[in-house]
Amino acid sequence: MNKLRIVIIEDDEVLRKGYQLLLSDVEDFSIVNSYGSFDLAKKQLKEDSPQVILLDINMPGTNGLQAIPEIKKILSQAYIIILTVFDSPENVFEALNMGADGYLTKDSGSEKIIEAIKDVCNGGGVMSINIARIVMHSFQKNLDSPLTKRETEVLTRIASGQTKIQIANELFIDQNTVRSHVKNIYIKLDVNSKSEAIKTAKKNRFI
Amino acid sequence: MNKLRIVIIEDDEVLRKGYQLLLSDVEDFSIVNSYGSFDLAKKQLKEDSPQVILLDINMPGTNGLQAIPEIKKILSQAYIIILTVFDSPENVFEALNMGADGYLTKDSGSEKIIEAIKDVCNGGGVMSINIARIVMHSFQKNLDSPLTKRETEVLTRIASGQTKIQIANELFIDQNTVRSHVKNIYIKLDVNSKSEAIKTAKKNRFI
DNA sequence: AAACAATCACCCCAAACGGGTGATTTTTAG
DNA sequence: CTAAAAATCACCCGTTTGGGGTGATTGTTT
Repeated sequence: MNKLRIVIIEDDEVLRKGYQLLLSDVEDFSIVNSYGSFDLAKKQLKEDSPQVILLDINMPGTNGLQAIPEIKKILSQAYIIILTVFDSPENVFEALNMGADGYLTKDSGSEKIIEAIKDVCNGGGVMSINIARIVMHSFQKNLDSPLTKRETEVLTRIASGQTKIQIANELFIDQNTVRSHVKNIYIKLDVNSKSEAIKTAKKNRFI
Repeated sequence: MNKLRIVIIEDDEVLRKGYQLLLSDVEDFSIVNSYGSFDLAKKQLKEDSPQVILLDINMPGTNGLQAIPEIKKILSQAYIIILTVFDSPENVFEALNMGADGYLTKDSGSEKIIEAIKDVCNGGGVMSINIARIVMHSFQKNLDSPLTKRETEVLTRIASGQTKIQIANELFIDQNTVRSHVKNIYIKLDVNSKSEAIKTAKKNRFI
């Protein structure tokens, strides 16, 4: 069986060499190349034809997040695992949106990284425990929302683009009732339009 | 140091006893009780005062997802880990929305479960590898959207509740231009209203 | 050269929105 | 049990927005 072709893109030389050393010791892994930036890697990637790319975010030139779509263009089949110190929700979501297949923070142990590479090739998603926490928290609604159950229901539907009439029909209530709810929502959130209400509610995770 | 108080709610007796046996062998764990359904557990939970609850979804009476908010009401500090065979995105997201702190599938190994319980008490989020995959895929946009970059930008803003005028102002373009984009979006998605466009685009992950 | 993307213009009318004011019934909580 | 909160419905008003139609211009990409 062929070895798994891996490329590392990481600007810190110590870390880069470290990962390289770590991963070359693994039976089925073959580190075909490693680069200090995406811009350096760019022209060689096709030739390297890796199945897995370990990608840092903070790098000179094109950063890791911007690099994801470019990599996908060159190697549509390759799995991309972000390996970074940044664990802000914005970075995580942008990386996932861009099409990253995994997101590890650099405090992940050696075995975790090796395991992650294997998992990702088996169609798994991979994330460190602290990333999982961020993602999960992003789903959890604020428990002390000022909105009632019904108001939340209504606002959720407004946020999904439904008109008051559609909402009224689907909830089997009168349009006027929906209006009442909306007016109360506006008062509670201290806003006076749909978009403000949605913005405020999303920011505070009321919906 | 006190042992970690754990309660198991799982209707399959074999599994329930199995988990109980497995976890009682762990040094710092104390299985204070186990129940075959949430309805049975309900009145005793306060007394049990567990720090962690392992919760099945498919159970007679109140199911695990419905049980989450009720548990939170009784024991606001307890960590809830879903332990189930169901790995459909709907179940996962609903569980996380309800406030579950972890989501494991039943094929998780013993050590994974033990590790998860410890992690969750340290403020971590916990999910099995296949659950992580589901969550990550749910963030990844469809790469072959029929919408152009600008159209996607516009539709995203519409989905967030902005009016065409607001969008025009924020993108420094004319209202008519926004209208043109919207019209093209409707044609491409074969719809003729905001809500349909949002629904279709979200379903296909164009936005 | 042709197709596509992004930009802007002007027509029309129906639909939806938001503010105000007030009332009834059911549910929840003290 | 009683008061507060939630959910329900009604009718007033004018303004804004939405969506259909048609067409044009300027780049960009292929």
